[in-house]
Amino acid sequence: MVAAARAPRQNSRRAVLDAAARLFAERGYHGTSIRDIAAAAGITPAAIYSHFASKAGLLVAVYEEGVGRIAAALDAALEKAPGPARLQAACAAHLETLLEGGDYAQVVLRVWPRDVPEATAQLRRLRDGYEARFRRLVPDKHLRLLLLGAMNAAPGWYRPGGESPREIARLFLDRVGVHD
Amino acid sequence: MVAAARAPRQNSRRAVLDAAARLFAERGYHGTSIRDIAAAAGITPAAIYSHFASKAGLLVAVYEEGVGRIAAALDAALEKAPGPARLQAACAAHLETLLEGGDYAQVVLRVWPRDVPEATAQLRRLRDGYEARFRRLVPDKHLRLLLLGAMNAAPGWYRPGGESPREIARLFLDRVGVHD
Amino acid sequence: MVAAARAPRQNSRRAVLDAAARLFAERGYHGTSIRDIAAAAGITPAAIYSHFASKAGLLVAVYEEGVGRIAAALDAALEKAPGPARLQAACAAHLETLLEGGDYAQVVLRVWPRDVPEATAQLRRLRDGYEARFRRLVPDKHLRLLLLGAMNAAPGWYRPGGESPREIARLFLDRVGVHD
Amino acid sequence: MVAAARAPRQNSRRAVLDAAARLFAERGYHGTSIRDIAAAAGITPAAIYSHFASKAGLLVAVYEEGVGRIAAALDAALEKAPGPARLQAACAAHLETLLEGGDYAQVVLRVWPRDVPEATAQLRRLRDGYEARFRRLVPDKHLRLLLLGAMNAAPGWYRPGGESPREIARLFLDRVGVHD
DNA sequence: AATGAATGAGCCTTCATTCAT
DNA sequence: GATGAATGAAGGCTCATTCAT
Repeated sequence: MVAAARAPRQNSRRAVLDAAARLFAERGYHGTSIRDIAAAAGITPAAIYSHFASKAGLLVAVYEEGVGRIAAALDAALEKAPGPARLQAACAAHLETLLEGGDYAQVVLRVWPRDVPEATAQLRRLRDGYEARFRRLVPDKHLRLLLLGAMNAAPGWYRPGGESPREIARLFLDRVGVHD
Repeated sequence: MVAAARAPRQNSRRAVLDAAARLFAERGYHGTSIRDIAAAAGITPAAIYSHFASKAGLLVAVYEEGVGRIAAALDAALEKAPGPARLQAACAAHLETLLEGGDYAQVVLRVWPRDVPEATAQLRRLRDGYEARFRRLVPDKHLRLLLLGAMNAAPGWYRPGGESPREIARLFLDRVGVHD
Repeated sequence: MVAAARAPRQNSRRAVLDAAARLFAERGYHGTSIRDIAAAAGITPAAIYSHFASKAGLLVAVYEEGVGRIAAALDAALEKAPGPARLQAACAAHLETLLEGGDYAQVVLRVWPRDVPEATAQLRRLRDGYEARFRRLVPDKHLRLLLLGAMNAAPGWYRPGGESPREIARLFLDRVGVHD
Repeated sequence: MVAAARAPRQNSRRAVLDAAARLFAERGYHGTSIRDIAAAAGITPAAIYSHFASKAGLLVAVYEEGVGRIAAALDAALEKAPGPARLQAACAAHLETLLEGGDYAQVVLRVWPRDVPEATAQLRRLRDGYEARFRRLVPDKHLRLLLLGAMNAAPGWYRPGGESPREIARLFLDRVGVHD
């Protein structure tokens, strides 16, 4: 019962993933080294390769989870909100995930598929998957591009303490003529 | 008049700037090496340092020119357009510069100030300079963020042959209740 | 009779040896990794260490079997061939083993003892063991070096479909004045 | 006249080449690291890449010089020796280059083209070039293979102090019925 | 203004091997 | 016997930058 000696050597895959998500979000893909990630996860650089085939593969895994989280937040929001408030709920959920939902989601925005040639195709597919959800929600192409573009730029100017993600969603939708 | 003979390789500074703009726009700052730029400009890596103090300094120079071009396009457009069509003209000019105006402008969008810590302050100042113009043009903060965010995301989905930059501007403004 | 059910993956030691022999023959010792061998044998890298103490130890085992096979082929040939045809039979057997006898024999030629410092002594001893047989067969030192050197270089130029190993042996011996 | 301060930083390309030849001959290609070569040449690993594009490219350069030296020795010998003694002179020259002529020649024998997949074609072409000389000298294919195979195996058993290369050549040729 | 060579730090990745389970 | 995860060392190579010429 006392043991546990050698520390929680367990689930270091999760530790790696978390560290990678945080650092990729903070410094970008090329600004983050495998050594950085290993140090942040408390393991050896070589150990990362027990879990992921390459740095690009690690990015794909982070991306997958990021897209999954955004999609899940969106789905959960839509389930709760009835007809007319749907868009409002969706945008609020999207912005909340982006701005407060942690590193995974931000990596999806910060790292462009074309930044990592050897993974471009996979990353693009993952991104498309989450944009497809919005396509069903906002069939008007240019309204959709307007909203998505503006929301995805938010991490660039958002400051905690000002308007909340939910308020920003409302303010944006207000400008495009959608009121609650 | 006799001279000029040996095609004096003049203005290699310009060649470096152009090459850097193109590559930074294509592959990002960290995805582009000094060697890449030198090769594209037809000179030696070391020669770049005759013109620029560092890679970050080279980026700042590209940024400066990029911001300058966007601002010039904007100013030219505003000069021609009278009162009510002002915003329309400004957005069209902005999108035209971004989507068809070449690499310098795109670098300003693709490379984030925080990507290059040692130049963050300067890059931020340059960006702000061009955003300030918009601030005067669109005093409503969230309308401005909506438009700027959406326009700056356009290089990600724009395909030549579809709607022209000018049309996109009109479609966007239409959605936010500004009609010609 | 009921047992044996799950295709017991028996003799994975043999699978490892075979894989190692094939890969060492193909790519050399340093060109082959423990991972390569494990993958080719259908087991885990770690499992190799259940059977062999180290990569060098595995090489020694392959070498042992390689030398054993060459020696066995030689002995069998000598047993059948009476006096004057002895040398002919021996060289034919040697070349047959080298060129068609599989990977084990080729490893003995391809991997030099000095390639693997920590096993040099053992490998040298094993090689000497099979060269000693030839020493008794061809007491003339330089004739022996001539024949052995030439035969052992054969894998470098031999192409199946041309002269057979047996014919090559005859052609070589013909050149040194030994005729049937 | 006193200066020279920072040491002979000159012709470090030659130093790299010499170091590589020595180490490749001693330990083989895969047994030698770029760091080893750099240390032996008295420079930084990175500096090697000012002169050679890759480790394989460095090997090709060594090979080229090795083949060149063997060929030169052969040509020089043939020029001096009249008709009947031609073969004798050629073999003596070949063995002298191999056994005493230094590292470059030995690399050609020690490192097999197929050891380095990314350079196999080039290495093969270089080898062929020097074997072609012998083909003209000894048109009988199997006699040629006998002699070349035996001579090229000599570095494996040669010990300075015993028979000289020239004597070995005579002893070999004696066995194949060529006497002076 | 430009060069070729060099540097030192750092890159991603693979190596043979170990060990608790 | 076998595994998955981990290690520490080492692998080849690229980086931005400097400097004598």
